[in-house]
Amino acid sequence: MLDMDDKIKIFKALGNETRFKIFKNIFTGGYACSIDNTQPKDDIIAQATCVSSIAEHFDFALPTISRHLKELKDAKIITMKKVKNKIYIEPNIETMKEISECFTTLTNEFETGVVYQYDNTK
Amino acid sequence: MLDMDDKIKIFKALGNETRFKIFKNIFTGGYACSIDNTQPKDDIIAQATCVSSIAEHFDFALPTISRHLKELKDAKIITMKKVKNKIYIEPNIETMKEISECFTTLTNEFETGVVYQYDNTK
DNA sequence: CAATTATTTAGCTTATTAGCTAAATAGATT
DNA sequence: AATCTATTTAGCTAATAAGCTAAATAATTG
Repeated sequence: MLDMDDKIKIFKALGNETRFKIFKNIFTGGYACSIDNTQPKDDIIAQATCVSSIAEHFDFALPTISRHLKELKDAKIITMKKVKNKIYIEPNIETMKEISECFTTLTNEFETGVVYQYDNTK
Repeated sequence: MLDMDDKIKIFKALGNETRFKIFKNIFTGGYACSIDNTQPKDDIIAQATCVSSIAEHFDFALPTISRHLKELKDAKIITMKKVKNKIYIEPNIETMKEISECFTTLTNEFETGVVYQYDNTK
């Protein structure tokens, strides 16, 4: 279960353009983008499973991308698994499910009137 | 429709403890917290419809809270409506619905195998 | 075991963010 | 019109984040 600090960390991680693009492409395969259909789909390819492959798609130095990936890992958005001397990056679908559920609950409670509704007139 | 920059702005806004607490309490009424059930519910009360009322619940100066609220407004997370000389703050449920949908799509596509699945073995 | 490949760590600089106080603005009340 | 209430803007400082290069680490290959 994600606590408040976990959630803040997740949002902080996704609130940066470079990390958001990495996240988006890792999760959607870089082809069909469910997160943002208005943006180009080719920022990063789906098969970019290692740090250097991802870095190729950016104009930033490798250590910079490495740091961004660490932040995504620390936020439990991705997982990193060392196989031989390469690191394989995978989406952490469990975290996304939990975040997804938070937003669903939040909006559903609103729809069903569970939550206090504001009265702007006073 | 939210584009990539909109989404990054939303995550940036929620990736800060103070703004997250304000968001959480404005959306959930501060009573039943769907965003984080493990945290105390009384950071801010639901009826905190104006800037100064929200500020009372923090140890920060009023202009600091005002700036945080502006950021939440700019990210379309809340709306602010001036009535007489007070500003009434409301949750922007439409934005949350859209974000909710993004995450739902993201996780559903994974579940249903629409997205390329990584092969860690190579 | 030297060289190569993949990645991280360290240490630095610059940009951004978050806080503050003081002053300005906007509207309501006396 | 003066005062009070609510909020924002301006301008400052300190902390954090994001970038860089160089060096370190880890595993593989020749």
